[in-house]
Amino acid sequence: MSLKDVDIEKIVPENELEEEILADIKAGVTTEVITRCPPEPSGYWYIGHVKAWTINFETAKKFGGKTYLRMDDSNPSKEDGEYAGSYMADLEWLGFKPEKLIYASEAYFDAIYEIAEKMIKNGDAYVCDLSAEEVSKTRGTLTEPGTNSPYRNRTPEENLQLFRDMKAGKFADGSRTLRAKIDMAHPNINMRDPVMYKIARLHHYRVGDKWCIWPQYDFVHPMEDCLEGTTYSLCDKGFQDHRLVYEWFVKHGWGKTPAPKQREFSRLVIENILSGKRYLKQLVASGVVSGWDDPRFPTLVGIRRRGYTAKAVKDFVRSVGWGSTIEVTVPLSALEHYVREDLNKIATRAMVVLDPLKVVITNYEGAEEIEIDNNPNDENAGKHKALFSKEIYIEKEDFSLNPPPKYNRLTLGGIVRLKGAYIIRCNNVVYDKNGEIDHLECEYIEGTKSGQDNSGIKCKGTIHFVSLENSFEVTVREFKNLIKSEYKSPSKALADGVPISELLEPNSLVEKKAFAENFLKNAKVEDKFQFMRKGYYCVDKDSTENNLIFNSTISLKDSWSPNK
RNA sequence: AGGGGUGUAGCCAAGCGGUAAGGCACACGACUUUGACUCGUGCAUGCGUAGGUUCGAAUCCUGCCACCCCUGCCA
Repeated sequence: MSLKDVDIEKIVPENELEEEILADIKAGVTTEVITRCPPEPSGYWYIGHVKAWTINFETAKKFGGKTYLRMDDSNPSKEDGEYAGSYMADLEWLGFKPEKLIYASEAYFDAIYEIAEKMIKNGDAYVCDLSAEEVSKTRGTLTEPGTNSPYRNRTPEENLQLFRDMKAGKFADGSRTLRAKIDMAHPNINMRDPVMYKIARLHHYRVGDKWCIWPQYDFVHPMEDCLEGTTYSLCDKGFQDHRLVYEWFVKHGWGKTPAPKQREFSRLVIENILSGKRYLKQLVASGVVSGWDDPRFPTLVGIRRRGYTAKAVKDFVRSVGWGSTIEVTVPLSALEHYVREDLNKIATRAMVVLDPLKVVITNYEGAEEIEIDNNPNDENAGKHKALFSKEIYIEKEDFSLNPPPKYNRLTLGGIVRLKGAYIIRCNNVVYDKNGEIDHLECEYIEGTKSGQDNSGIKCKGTIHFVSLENSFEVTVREFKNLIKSEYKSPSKALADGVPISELLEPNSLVEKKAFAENFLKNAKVEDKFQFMRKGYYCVDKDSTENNLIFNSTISLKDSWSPNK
């Protein structure tokens, strides 16, 4: 796939970047669109990352280009090898295929070092002996210019020797830095002689102890983009202030064309979702959740286990758009809409009774087959067999002795349709010793079987059920959002000093038993179902042969309320 | 001697001089053997604000106002 494989004339730009790319292509500035997916390998991805990756991968794809997965691993103190594998798996799940997996530390550090030497020779960089504290102090403030480092005017020869000595390990950690010689009085603080290399004897998860000097983001990122051939470096607006430095390094460190362009999109924030590596880590460490892939977690492995689909998340992200402010906050319901939308199309329907109430059909003996559509919205989905028999279970909430207005479920003396089977009438309520309802005695009405009903009886309600002979016990895990609904912005609450324990919804995981139709016995991990009239569920990886576990992905919408 | 951004509905968002798309949410209807889905209807005389240019302005000009981000040897 390359630019030649797409018809430029037919591409309809959907945002300013795409308009710019189109113009670049037409002007001959761009001959190939290359983007990159540059995670710092220091944690699992969460929903927010999907926006960045969707933009980078889909923009490239739209123009017949490609995207590299590049570990932005220039800070050994925060990174380790645990994550690259998870990124590959996440990307595969999302349906994005990187051109190649690259470890910047291995692939580019030598070349980047050479660039640094070249810049020293050109007088664009110098070795500075100021301590971190002194650098900070001489940087000036938001409104005042900084002052030049006393080491700023060393000769290129002296700088080169010093830099080589830095690399050779002749100086103590933190004692010197290589700095870009830009402008200490620049109104943009990022331009005030940013640090290019620091000295730190750290073991790197990829390159081991090869280096004791490490390139810093403002320098290393544009150089990696250049070395890789990236044409559009798409990042979030947190880096907008850095665009100037980015361009400066591209010019002074690289100096060739075509030069990569940095463009920025809004960060995506979802209400009531806790993000922030350190907080998530804390919850994992303290055992509040079962791990990084806990179904209540916003990590990709978490939402995947929960039952969210990649399509849903991508549709959601696309619906939010490119964004104009640094951060865009949308309600959780917006995400959930796309989850339901996709699941409605793909989830197989099944009947599962979560809170059983026994019903005996007094005028019926034996059992008979009934058919259930696997998906009424998809005629190709087929049907599956279930059973109607003398003893069945219905949902407790589907029977009421004191029905509210418009309650069109089962009442004493009332009728209701059993999904796929007959209309039944409740004639009697049988109580146990404690005065609790033990079971219901109902009669089925002949001639009302689903699909062949010629009785003319009008029945307002239809409820789901399972028959005793056709059911087995499963485990269902119901979730509440991890964060209490009143904390729309958990990170802000945390910043305001609210303890994390206060943010957490108590009992966000409730495990219970349920009766599922036998059809579900063959369900495999990650299979997705709609438990009719309840919600969407998927098989959890904790399932064993004798114990199927279903995670509640999301409930069905429920517009019914008794008072309407 | 600060710099960089952004203001269109409750939340996102299109719009690029020709009379305010779309989605979410919400409300009300219709349909329904899932109170789901689907469908219909409603939801900004208004685009931060004050002026100006124009036959015509969310779009162009000027002034003002508000909010967000930036002073790591993190990315």
